[in-house]
Amino acid sequence: MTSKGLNDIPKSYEPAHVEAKWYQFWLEQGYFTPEIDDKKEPFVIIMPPPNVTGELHLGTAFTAIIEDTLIRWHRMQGKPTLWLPGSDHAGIAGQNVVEQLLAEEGISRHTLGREKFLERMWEWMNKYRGIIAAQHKRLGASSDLTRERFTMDPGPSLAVRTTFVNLSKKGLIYRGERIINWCPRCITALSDLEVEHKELSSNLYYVRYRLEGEEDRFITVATTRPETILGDTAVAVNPEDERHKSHLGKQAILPVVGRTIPILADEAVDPAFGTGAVKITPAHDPVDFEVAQRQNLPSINILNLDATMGENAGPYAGLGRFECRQALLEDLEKEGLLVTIEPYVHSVGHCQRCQTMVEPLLSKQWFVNTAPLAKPAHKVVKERQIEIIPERFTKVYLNWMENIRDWCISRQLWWGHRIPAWYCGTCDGDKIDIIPIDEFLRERDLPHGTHTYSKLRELGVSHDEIVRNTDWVTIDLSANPIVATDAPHQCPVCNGTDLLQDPDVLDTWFSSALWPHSTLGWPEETEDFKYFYPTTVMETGYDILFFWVARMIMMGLENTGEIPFHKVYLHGLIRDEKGEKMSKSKGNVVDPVQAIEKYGTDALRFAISTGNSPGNDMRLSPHKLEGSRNFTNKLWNAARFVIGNINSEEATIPVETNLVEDRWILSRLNRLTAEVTELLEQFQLGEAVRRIYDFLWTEYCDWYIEIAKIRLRQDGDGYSPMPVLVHVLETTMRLLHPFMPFITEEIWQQVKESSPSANPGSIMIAPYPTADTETFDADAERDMELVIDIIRSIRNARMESKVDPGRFIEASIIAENAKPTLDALAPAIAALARVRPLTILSNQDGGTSGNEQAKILVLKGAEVVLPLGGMIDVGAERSRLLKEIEANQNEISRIEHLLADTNFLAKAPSHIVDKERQKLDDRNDIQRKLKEKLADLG
RNA sequence: GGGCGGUUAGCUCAGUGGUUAGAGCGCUUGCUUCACACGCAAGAAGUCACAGGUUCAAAUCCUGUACCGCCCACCA
Repeated sequence: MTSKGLNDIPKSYEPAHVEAKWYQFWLEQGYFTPEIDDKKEPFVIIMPPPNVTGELHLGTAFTAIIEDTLIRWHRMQGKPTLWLPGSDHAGIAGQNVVEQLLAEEGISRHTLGREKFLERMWEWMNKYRGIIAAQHKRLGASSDLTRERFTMDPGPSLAVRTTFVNLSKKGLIYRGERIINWCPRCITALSDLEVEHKELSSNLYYVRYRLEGEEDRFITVATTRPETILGDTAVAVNPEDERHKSHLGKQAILPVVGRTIPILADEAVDPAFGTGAVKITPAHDPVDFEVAQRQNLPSINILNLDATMGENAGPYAGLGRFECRQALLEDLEKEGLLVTIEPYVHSVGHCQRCQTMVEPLLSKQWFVNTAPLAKPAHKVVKERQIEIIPERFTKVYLNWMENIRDWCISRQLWWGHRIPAWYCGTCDGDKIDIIPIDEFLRERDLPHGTHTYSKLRELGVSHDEIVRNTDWVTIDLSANPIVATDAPHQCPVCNGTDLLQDPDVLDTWFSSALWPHSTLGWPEETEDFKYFYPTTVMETGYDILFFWVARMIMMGLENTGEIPFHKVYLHGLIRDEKGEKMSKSKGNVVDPVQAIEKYGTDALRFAISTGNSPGNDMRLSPHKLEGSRNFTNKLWNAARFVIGNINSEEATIPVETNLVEDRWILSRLNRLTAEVTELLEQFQLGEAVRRIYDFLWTEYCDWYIEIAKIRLRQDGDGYSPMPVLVHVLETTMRLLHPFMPFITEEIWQQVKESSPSANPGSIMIAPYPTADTETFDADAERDMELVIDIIRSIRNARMESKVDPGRFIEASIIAENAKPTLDALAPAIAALARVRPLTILSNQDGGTSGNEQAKILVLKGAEVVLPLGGMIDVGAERSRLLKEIEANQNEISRIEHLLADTNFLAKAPSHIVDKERQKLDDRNDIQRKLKEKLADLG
C-alpha cells in the first residue's frame, strides 16, 4: 500500500460522501442477502413494518438503528443473517392521509368511488414506500431488500385470507352484533386497543323520570350523557336497594319523548353511585347492553354513523350529538326534570387516529374469539419459550393475556385487506341492505338512504353496478356469508352467481399479526419459511406490545404451531429535550434525515445508541447529536494520524512487543472486547458502545497515541509503534462497526492491509473481535496506571504553581518496582509532562530530604520531586500536604476499622479482604512519606 | 381501582451488593503543542428523593412515604 500523507486526508470527517459510497458497495456485493446453509443456525429479525403514512420519523429510525446493530454484529459472527424489511399499509392512518390530500383538492372518497380511491391509495403507497426505503438506506440499514414485503402484497394477502378462513372454520372468527367503539369521524368501528382514554372534567346530570300513573312521583337517574335518554329502554336498580323496592315493576315515562320503560332490578347496579337508579341504554353502553341481554330488553339506536342524531331521536333527529345534549338539557330544565348538575371527572374514549370522541355503539361486526388463542400464547411466555427483554414487560403481557377480550377486526374503510366473505345476491338478496354512494343515487334519481339488494335489482341496476357503487352494506343476521380465500363463483345454496363481497376491510393489525410467517412465505412451505422460521429476535417499541407482539404470538402459534420468535426486545420511546413526546404540532420533532444531513448517520446512530437501556425512554437533543458528531470527528482524526504515519514495511510487522504501553493497550483492548461482547449478549447496546467510546477517546487517543508520537520521533532503535497502533485501530473499528457502520468501514478499508487479521472485502463481513484472555496483563495495566498518575500529578503541580505552559522543568522520580517501566517510558513522561531533564532513581539512590525548594508528590509506587526554585510557596505547600495527609488518614482509619471487624474478616470473600489489606499498606506507605516531606518543610 | 417505571453533579443520563459513584453538556483556569479548537491540559461540582429494615458491606436488595411519568380497567 502506498503511504498517505496527513494532508491527503481531510481534516474533518465528511459523512455524506463516505455514506453513499459504502452503502452502494455493500448493496452491490450482496452482503445484505444471507445464504441458506442448513449446517448453520440463522439469525433472523423481521423488521416492524413502518406505516406508509409519510416520511420516516425518529421512532422508526430508532428501531432500524437498534436492529441494524444486532444484525451487523451477528453477521460479523458468521451466521446466515436475515433482516427482512417491509412496510405496512396502515389501515385507518393510511386512508386518513390520502383522504386529507383529496380534501385539499376538494373531493371526498365517496365522490371518487371505491375503485378510483384505491388507485389513489396505491399511488401514495408506492411513492412513500420508496421514500421509506431510501431513508432506511441513509440510516445504513443492512436489510435484505430482495425480500422486502408490503402488507398488501399478494403473499401476505393470501396469508391474511387463509388465516381468516381457517379461523372461521374453527369458530374463532365470528360475526355478531356487539357494542363496539365507533369513531364518527373515521366512520368505522375500532378495537378496544385503538381507543385512548382521557380524563375529562364534565358533568353528572341528575334527571327525574315521571312514574306512570302516579301524579308527581319520580325516579331520578344520573347520567353523563343525557342525550342517550332517547335510547333508554329501562331503568335499573339494585335488587337489594330498599330505597327503590317500591319502584320495581312500575313504568317510568321518558322525558320529552314520552315512551314508557320498565323499572327493574339488576345486580350490575351499584347502589352507592348516584341515586342508585340507572338508565339503561342498550345500544350505546356496554354494561347496559349486558343488562338488556339478561333482561330481554329491546335496543334503540339513536345515532347516525357520523354521530348526528338518527330518526329514533324524534324531535332531535339531525342534530349533532353535543347540540342534542344542549337542546335536551334545556327542554328538561323547562319541564323541571333536571334535578341537579354535579361536576364530574371521568375518562372518555377517543379515537387513536383522529382524537375524536368515540361512541359506544351496537353494531354488527366481525370478531376474533381470542380466549382460545390467548391460552397457548400465555403459556409460551410463562414458560419462557419466548423471553421478553426487559423482563418486567413479561408481567404486563401475561396480565393482558389473562384478561383478553374479543377483538373487533372489521373496519368500515376502503383501504385494507377486504374481508374474504361473500353474500349471495340471489338467495339472500332481500336480506342485504346496501347504502350506495350519493353520486350514484343521484344519477339514478333514487332517494338517499339504504336500499335492499333485491330492490335495486328490480329497479334495473345490475349486480356489477351495485358492487362498484357501494359504500357500505349491512346484512341481516340470517344472511349466510361464504368465507373463502378466493372469490367464489357460485352460491353453494342456490347456485346464484350474484355474489357480493363484504365491503369491510380488516384491522391493519390483523395482517401485522401474521408478519413473521407471512413474510417468509406461509401458507406455502417455502425454503425461507423452513429455514428462517421461527425468527430469532422481535425488536420493537413497548408501546405496541399488545397491538402487535401479543397478537403475533397468538397468530404465529395458531398458524404455524410454533412460536414466531425466541426473544422480544422492547425499546423505549424517543422524546425531546424536555422529555415530551415529539409531535409536529409541538414543533419539537427531530427529523432523522435532517439530523443525518447535519451530523452524519454515524453520529445519529451513536447518539441514539449510547446511554440507552432496554425498555427505557430516551431524550434526544441537538446537544447530544453534536457530542456524537464530535466523536466521529475524533475518530476520523485518530485514524488520520495513524494512516498518515503508516509506512508499508513497518506496519505489516506482526504485533509482537514487550513494551509496557503496548502490552497495556493490548490488554485493555482485549478486556474491552470481552466486555462489549458480554453486554451485547445481554442487549445492553448503549453500555457496550459507551465502553468503546471511552476506550477510543481516553485510552487510545489520549494516552496510547500520545506516547506513540514520542516513540515515532525516537528513530533508530528498530522499534515502531505502528503495528500496535494499526492493530488496535483496526480491531476497534470492527468492534464499533455494528454501531457506526460508515466511518468504521471507511477507516478500516484504509488500515486493513496493514493488519495481520483476515482481510475480506468489507468490515461488514470481517469477523467480530473475540477476546484473547492470554493478552490480559495486570502488570502492564498497573505500571501504566502509575505512569499516567505521574504525568497527571506533574501537570497538576505545574498548574498549581502557575508554571508557564511552554516551559520545561526539572524533575526526578524515585521508584522501586516500577523503575524499569519508568526508564523505558522516560522520554514519553518527559515530553507529556514537559520535564527536562528527567531523572529516575531507585530508592537506594537516596531520598529527597532537605530540599525545601522542591515540590514533592507522593504517589502509590513512586515519588516525584519537582525543584521549582522560587516558585514554591512554603506555606501553601504545607497546607497542601496537610490536606493530603488528612484525607489519607481518613481512608486509613476507614480501612483499619474495617479490618478490625471480625465479621468482615469472617464473612467477606478473601479477595475483598486482601484488596483492603493491600490498600492499607499502600496508604500507610504514602502517609509515611507525606509526613516526612512535611517535616522536611520545617 | 390495579400495575409498571423514574427520582444519582447546574442540565441530560449511565451504573449496580464490595466500601474513593461515572460520562456528555455546562462551568472555572490555561493552551492556535507538528491527528483533531468538533480539540488538548488541569480543575470545581453529588448526605445517589425521604424513612425504616436485611447484610460483614446498600446508591445497588426489601418495606413504606412523597413527587413525576406511563400502562391497564364497562365508576352510570
